[in-house]
Amino acid sequence: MEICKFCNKRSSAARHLGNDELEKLGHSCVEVSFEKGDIIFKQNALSSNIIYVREGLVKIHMAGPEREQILKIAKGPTYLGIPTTLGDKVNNYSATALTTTEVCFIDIQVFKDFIDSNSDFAYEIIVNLCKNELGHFHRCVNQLQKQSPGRVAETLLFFADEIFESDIFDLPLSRHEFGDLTGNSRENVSRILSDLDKEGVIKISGKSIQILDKDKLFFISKNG
Amino acid sequence: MEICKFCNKRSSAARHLGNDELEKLGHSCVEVSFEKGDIIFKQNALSSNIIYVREGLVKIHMAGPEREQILKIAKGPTYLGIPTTLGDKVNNYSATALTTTEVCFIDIQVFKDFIDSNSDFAYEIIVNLCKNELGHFHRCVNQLQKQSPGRVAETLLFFADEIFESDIFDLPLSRHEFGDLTGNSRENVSRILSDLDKEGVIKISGKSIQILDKDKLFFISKNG
DNA sequence: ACAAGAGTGTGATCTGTATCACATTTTAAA
DNA sequence: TTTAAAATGTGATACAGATCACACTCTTGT
Repeated sequence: MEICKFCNKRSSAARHLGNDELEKLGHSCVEVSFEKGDIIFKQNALSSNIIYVREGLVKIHMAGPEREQILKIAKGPTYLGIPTTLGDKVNNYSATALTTTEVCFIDIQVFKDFIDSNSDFAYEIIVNLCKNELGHFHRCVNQLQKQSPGRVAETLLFFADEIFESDIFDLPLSRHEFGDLTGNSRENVSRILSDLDKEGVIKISGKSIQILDKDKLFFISKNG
Repeated sequence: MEICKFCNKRSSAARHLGNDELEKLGHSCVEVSFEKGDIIFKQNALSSNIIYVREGLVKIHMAGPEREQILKIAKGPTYLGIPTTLGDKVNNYSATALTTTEVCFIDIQVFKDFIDSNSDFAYEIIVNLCKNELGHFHRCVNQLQKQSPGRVAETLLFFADEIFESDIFDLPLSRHEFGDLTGNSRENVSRILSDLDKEGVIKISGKSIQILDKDKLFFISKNG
């Protein structure tokens, strides 16, 4: 089992692992492929593995008091659900594939052993957790304070800049999911998107989106 | 310098430190007292220390796009701002004392050294970060989806159960701050609190609050 | 190729909450 | 104590966004 040793998508933490450790990781690591819509792990199920997304797009979501809430969109390569695996016995949220996704299931004990024996690995995980939390704080405050068009604009910029690195892309979410991510009703998402289209800020046709006036979109994202 | 060696409020992580390490911690650790309203650290300032709150109540807050947002209320003993210190060069949020607060400033390099040399300490920090993040997810979703009375009720229960462990307490926040915490306008906080008073769920007089009907308050917290 | 179901666009209403306006109370300072 | 300043309560109004209603358009399977 040398899959991890020669893996070209190792995490920044795993780059600190030695050959022996990578071999050990390879032995306890299972690679699985998920299709769009497949659930990778489910809220309230026992959390028994650390998930590493080698490739693909995943939504992290949890059942809120009123409706489903998408907490974030994660893009491989990235760890998924370290907090929910190390912080509780049971998953506090679900992860669902938005595209075809390559995932490694890492045995939690092996992961703990690395933290124990390799302090560079541990430190990298800590920094990772910290950065995630900061990102989440910012996202949360934006969600809470901006109004709908601002949240939609911000999310479009997020997809363009962080996920697809292009101003033309296919939205990997339904209007309903886009609402769950931005805290809007399905109808309101439609309305805001077609308003943006009418104003010439973006061009939409179904799920395909093209950003025409990025400055204006950025302005809307900031101011309302 | 043996203040840490004989400290009776050590963190769960620091309990894994040996005598040598505690002595080293004592040498690099500065104890400071803050009064109500004092800023412990400030958003956008250089983050150079890990903060450990030995005793007291602190608000964590950041400037949002529209107004100030209180992210959480922290009660000593607890670490503060590990994410903002290890995750970025600059503080992503501020911390302000709500009561008289005893704080230890821990040199970041010493903290890193402990992560490096003591894997139990590191693991404890990791679990801590994970649990914090889970708590924050839940808080965020509740804030986003519940409507105003539900958020106010939830926050009152939080103060009663988590902070004061009593159904009679003095609110350590102004109505304005309570709004910044629950995402309401100052006026709306007043209205909701006096409604709850009129319905006999709580009894208010200024900042002092008594919960009279906890079941009903819980119901309101859950259902709107 | 077709039907059935899911997903989407858009107008008309309804409602929670912000905002404005002002009276009143509390706190802090002189 | 007096006075200014800050914090609070409460009604009236305005508006963003949810909800309802329905037509339309894609999927998906048979």
